Amino acid sequence: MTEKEIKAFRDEMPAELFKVFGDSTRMRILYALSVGETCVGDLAEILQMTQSAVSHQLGILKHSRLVGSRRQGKNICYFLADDHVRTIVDMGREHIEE
Amino acid sequence: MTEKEIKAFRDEMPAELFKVFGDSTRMRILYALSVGETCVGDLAEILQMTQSAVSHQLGILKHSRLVGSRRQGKNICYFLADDHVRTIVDMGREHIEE
DNA sequence: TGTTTATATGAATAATTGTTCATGTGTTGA
DNA sequence: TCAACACATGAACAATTATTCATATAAACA
Repeated sequence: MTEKEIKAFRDEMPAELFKVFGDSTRMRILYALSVGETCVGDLAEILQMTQSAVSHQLGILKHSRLVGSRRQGKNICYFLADDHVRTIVDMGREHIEE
Repeated sequence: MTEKEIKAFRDEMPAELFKVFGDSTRMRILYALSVGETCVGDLAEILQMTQSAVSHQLGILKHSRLVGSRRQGKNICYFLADDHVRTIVDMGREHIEE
């Protein structure tokens, strides 16, 4: 292992993205979105969480570019950002259906 | 979304594995191990951490079956458990080398 | 325009998780 | 067997992160 590599190991690593996936609330949100576009209020009901808590987590997911959103009338709908995200979510889905 | 699915979303999800990857210390350990089998003391020096902290994290990694270990004289060497782990680590490696 | 509805957000709190400290266990070699 | 070395581990502490609470914003509609 080179000195350069050792130095890199001391700096920030791309654990950041895994960290986003590594919270069960956020994963549950992603699962719900993998079924189809869903608005914040519905997510809160499905996940039995407050609207505020859901919004906070959606903010993190959006900031990480894992989800997108669009306004539809009074509601704001969230959806999975791309197939890459969907692949990861599906991995987990298989795990559930065992 | 079926009632059964909704219920599943309220239970524990497989975020657990992502959570293990979602810590920069553990990722750095995995990077180091991707270069080659390394013993605890060397890891501590490379990562500039105490031996205790490294051992605790190695315990988590081992419990999650991401690494394996074997004794070699006085030392205990850790290594990546399989190619699946290596693939994930390599994803991060590419990210560093940009 | 004013009110209602849906969502976002800052600050405080609660919960979780990583690190440190002290010490225990197991192995090597004198 | 005893001392030295390498690592593991429990408990306390520190740091991080999620949730709650109160409130702000923004669109819809009367």
